[in-house]
Amino acid sequence: MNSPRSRPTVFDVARSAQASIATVSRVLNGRAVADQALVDRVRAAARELGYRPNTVARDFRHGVTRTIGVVVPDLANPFFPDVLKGLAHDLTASDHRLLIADCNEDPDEELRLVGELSGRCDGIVLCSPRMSTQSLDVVAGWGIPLVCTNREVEGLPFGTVGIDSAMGMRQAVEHLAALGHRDIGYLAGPSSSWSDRGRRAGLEAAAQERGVRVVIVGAGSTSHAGHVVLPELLNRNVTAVLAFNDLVALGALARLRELGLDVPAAISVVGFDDIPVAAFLGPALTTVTVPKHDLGVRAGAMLRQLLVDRALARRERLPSSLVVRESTGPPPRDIAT
Amino acid sequence: MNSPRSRPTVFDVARSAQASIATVSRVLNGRAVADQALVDRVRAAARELGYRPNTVARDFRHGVTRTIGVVVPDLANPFFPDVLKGLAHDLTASDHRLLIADCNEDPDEELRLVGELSGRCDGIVLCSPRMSTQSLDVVAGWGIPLVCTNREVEGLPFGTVGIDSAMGMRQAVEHLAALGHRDIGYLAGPSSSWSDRGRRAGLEAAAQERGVRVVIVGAGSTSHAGHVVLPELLNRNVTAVLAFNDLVALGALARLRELGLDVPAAISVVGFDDIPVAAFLGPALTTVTVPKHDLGVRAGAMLRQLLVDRALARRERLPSSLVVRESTGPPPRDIAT
DNA sequence: AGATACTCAGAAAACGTATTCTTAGGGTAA
DNA sequence: TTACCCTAAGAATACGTTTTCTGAGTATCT
Repeated sequence: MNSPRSRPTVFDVARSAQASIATVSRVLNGRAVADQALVDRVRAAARELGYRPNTVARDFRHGVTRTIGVVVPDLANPFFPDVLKGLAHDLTASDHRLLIADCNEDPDEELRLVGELSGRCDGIVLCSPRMSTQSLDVVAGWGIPLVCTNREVEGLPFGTVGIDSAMGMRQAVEHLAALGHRDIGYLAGPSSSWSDRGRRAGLEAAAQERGVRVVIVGAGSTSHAGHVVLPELLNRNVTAVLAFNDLVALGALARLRELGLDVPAAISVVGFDDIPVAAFLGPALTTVTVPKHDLGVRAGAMLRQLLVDRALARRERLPSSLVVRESTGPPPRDIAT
Repeated sequence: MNSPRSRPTVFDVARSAQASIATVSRVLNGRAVADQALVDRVRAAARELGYRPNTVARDFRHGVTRTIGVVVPDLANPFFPDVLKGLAHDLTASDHRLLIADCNEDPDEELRLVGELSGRCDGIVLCSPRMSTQSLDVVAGWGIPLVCTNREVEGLPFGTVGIDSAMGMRQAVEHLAALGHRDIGYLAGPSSSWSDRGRRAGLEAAAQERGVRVVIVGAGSTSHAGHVVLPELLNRNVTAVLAFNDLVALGALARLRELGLDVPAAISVVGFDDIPVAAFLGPALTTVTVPKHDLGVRAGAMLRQLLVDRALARRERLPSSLVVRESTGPPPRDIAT
């Protein structure tokens, strides 16, 4: 009755159980308390009052939240949920909670979110960070344990776990070249995306090796972008299209269908990421698959290491590989033939 | 040097600026401080030391976190990111942070997550909760402001914002009936889903009205489920398939393609939710569209009301409507004709 | 000119918890 | 039997912040 509406505290429980707050705390946290009757009294009082420990006060006292924050550029991209599930798998197993935030592909918002999360979390996972190198420097100054996925940073005490996208790109190019393609278009991702630079470099290296021409046009990371930009590529006489990711490929496929161009008879399409829907499309999408779940698991494991010793930051790289489905085939026979 | 590695506190700033901690706090929070030189000293000291206020301590002191937690059954379902973006839109505008958690369609995990979030947040949004009514009672006992989407609860002080799915279902049935369909199959969602019951009821009511037969088989909420279960429906002589959601429809479409059945010539397919990929499929999916973004915005607005007065809990319902694309058409002419 | 009101910044308290410190009591050993 | 040690639980403290309280100095009004 003393405090009409506010939550009961250890003090209330102590008073009700005729014990000290220290005893209440000890009982409720499983510390050794000798007198069984006392233990029972405290337990009963806590249950009676519906006592729930104040999480914020507890975290404050401990100086630790057992919570990990993760920032993704766009939750609507089906790539990330798989990574998140991997992360959750690893982190909840070690009694950590997972807090997810979406920055909408906005580098400033991303920095802001990291700032806020860093105050409430013990560590942070940055998925495919879009922010500038300067911003990453700022974040490093905050000294919070952090691991980046899909981006390697130089000279910063961050763990990184990335994808060897050149590997998959090489396989894609070789697959297309073997089918007879000599002119490949690339629908590039957001300029702020580190992944895009890696994929593009891998593509160009493999293309040069196999003597195939590559035409690059800027698209983005969404189906809409792929849908809008695809025609630019058609004007450049390519017989196959590689997309920055599956979403972009999906948009390209839709546009090709509207244009009456059959895939793969008239033109081949290759995606990247192997998002869950890719296999269900018609035609099923040939794409580069990456170990998304593992990516999350590895990021979680690395972050846990960083939690015990900040100096353990390492860089890791996971493989990628082409999975051939129905959206690729030989180029159409030249009309002049 | 006193504290070698730990973060600087107001105390450090005060000492460095030769001011009191009260003054430091006032300056840093924009409270009135008269002496400009003092203000400058404090600001300079804070910048110099790289002082960042301890968020947990601040939240503890305030008893408020300005943070909203949201639990979704499955982030991999493209329905939810749209809702989340609506929520974020509303909530960040009112200076609230958004914390997202994924319970993997597990009702127990869902309850657990709500318990954890409730300790760190001022309010919670439960998206399409899968937990039992008893569990909801437990949550109600915790007394945290909460709003449910896609589920209406009786006698609990929760706000709810749902979808009038009967509306869309009626339109879907009428559309199919007008095309000549008399036998419709329904790929039902998870049994724990309140939405499924609503959609099923709407479907059955509309079907009875229009004199069409409806066959129900249990599927789930994933493409995989739709892919696996679809054949069961084919044995029951239906000419059109309604799916619990677009993901299930996607799986059904893939299975039909494998079976060599043309959509919509041989069979029609209708989804639910209108997830972003639906429009990009081949054939583009006829589906029931729901105002996902609005759903999030309304949930956010309602929760903000609850934050100021717990008694303001209201129930709201948003419309749904059919969007006709390419996956529906007249039933095939009877072979016997 | 004197007293009162007001302003400004420092001192101190409070939030709820976990834990260290303290004290009282009992048991054991010399 | 006394002294010492150990145990068990209560008292007190600290975590970092915000805010109320307080006291001193200045200005204003009569």
